[in-house]
Amino acid sequence: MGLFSGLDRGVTQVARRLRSALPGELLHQAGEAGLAWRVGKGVLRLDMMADDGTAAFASLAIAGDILGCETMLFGAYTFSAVALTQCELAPWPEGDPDASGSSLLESLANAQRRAAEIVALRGGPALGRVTSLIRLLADGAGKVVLPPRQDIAEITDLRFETISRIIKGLERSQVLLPVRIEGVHATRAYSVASGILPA
Amino acid sequence: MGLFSGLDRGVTQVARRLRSALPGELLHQAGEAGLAWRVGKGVLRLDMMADDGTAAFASLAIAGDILGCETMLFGAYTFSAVALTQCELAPWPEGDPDASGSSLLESLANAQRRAAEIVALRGGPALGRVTSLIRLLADGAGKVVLPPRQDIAEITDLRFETISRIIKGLERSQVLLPVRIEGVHATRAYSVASGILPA
DNA sequence: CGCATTTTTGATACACGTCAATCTCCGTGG
DNA sequence: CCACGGAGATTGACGTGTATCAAAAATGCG
Repeated sequence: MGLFSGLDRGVTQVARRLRSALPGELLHQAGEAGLAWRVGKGVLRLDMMADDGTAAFASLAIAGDILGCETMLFGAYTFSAVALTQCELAPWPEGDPDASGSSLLESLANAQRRAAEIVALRGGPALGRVTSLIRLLADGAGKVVLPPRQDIAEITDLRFETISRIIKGLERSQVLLPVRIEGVHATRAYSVASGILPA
Repeated sequence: MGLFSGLDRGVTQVARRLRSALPGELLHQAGEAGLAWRVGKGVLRLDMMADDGTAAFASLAIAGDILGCETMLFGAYTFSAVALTQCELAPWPEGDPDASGSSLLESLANAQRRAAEIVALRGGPALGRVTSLIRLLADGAGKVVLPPRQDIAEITDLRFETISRIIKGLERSQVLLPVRIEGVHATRAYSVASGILPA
């Protein structure tokens, strides 16, 4: 039970400490103090300061990933985190800290595989990079709410004009079907043809 | 002491279990069984099977990184590992497993930062990608033994002809000075001008 | 409705890819 | 010691995918 042994651990408290974030929402900035989280749902974009002082895309965090674990070592976030889709986060470590050993090992193995996926998003022809990213962002039902073209561009190391042309092309070839969702920009919500969905 | 409690843990045994690898040497292949290691010195290239069955560059492992920790979960390596520079590896986890909790947390934070570095190697202009990689590969004294052009190409998502042109250009602009090292291909060993070395 | 933001589209430029011909290095065997 | 051969590196000519620049069109908001 760690630091909180003996304190009220009722369901309501645990539920209260969950955090959810809307697309575009800034979770935290590099250098700030804060907690570590486990991503329960959604996709986050992580940015790091480059040598020239500008924030550059560094990584994605996806369901299951640990966010900001370095705060437990240095007391500050290394990356800025912005929600790309709607996200749900839970404080980490959760539950019994004695079990966190194997959970940590699993998280490390996951982080290494996740890194490989993101590397793949930045190589090869532009079309493939964008469809791979869409696959990552799509929910199980074949719906996606895409981030702004500019974000997709920075993640894939392309330009937003290129992203626009590619997505329009996917629309025209019926791979993406525009869908209207209240409160979501009309150019962001799509239904995805099963052809490019994860096996 | 974990599994080996009470067994001979003398210095000679620990030394015997270290592993070193020469540039180009295959450490292990994806799917094989084996141990987890900590990289003590050198740089490894990790490859993953792509959808089409070919091995694709996935990540780099650098001094301090944990290699193959997933074998402790699944019993098999996820990535193939090839030494790019001369490497020294030590079995992991080392020493007292009770201390591995904080060590694991540190490894996780490291892995996430490492991933960001590798993402940066695959974005922006070709020249910058190559010099960043050279910076990663260089030793403290400003010497590098580069891997074959083809490896550099796959890591940076460029073509080997492009790499050749860039490295020749760095030679001509005196950023790289060819150095002769016995047993090393003449086009691989360089002295690096301080201009592009890590601050 | 007017305005800021984002997206789309077009025309053009260029960095890098592609293809193909050497060239260099280095191990091997005569 | 030198001829040979293979692997990797270099170089040139040319093609093309994406970047760049610029303008217009959507979209959402007060």
